[in-house]
Amino acid sequence: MRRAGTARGRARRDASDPLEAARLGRAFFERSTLAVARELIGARLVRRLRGETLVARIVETEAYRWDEPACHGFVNRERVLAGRPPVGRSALLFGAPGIAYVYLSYGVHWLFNVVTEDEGVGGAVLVRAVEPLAGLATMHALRPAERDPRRLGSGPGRLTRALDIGPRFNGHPLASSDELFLAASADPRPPRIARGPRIGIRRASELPWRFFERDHPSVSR
DNA sequence: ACGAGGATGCTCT
DNA sequence: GAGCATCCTCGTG
Repeated sequence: MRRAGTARGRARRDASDPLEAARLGRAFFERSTLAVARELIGARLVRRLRGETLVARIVETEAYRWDEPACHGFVNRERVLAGRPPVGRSALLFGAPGIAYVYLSYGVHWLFNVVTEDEGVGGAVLVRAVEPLAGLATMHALRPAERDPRRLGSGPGRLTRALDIGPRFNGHPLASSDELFLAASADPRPPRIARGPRIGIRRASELPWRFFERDHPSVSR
């Protein structure tokens, strides 16, 4: 079903829209990366695409901070310690919180992160897995090889494909965007959160900076 | 200018 | 469970 363009336009950025009312603003992301990573479990990732609203519940995240070597921002460590501005791809991690950081992994997969911490402090949360809540047919069309709907977003590269999140979202302002933003959970019950070491990294693999919803079928392997 | 090494997923055995 | 696809970033020369 399609709604009239005017009605759709009014619904956007309207406080009566429950997703908009639950939107997470800059203040949410302007905190310690570990707190944001933990509290994003259960939150919703919202993607408005060609008039349709795709919604997915975040069930797995990882924290990355400039002062540990698994973080892309680590390459700027010496510059930042010397009081010089960060450069290159990871400079964005040291910028305003609430900005999307999207980069290509292994030449194939786009990975979606949210920048955290005060400006000048490099940090981001990688969203590793989501459970689809709305728009499943479109997500399936974007990942036609996947048969199990619970696994449409069960990996960092999978969820970006299912939600059509690509390189044009790098630097995107999630606190003010209609196309892509985060919203607080609709479920008042707190999720059962577990934590452990991050996946697929070589350095700093001892840090338990991965958070996930316990026993959830959409968590990555 | 160049090469090594990834915050992975898919397709086979 | 192994191999591959595929390309950007960064460090080195």
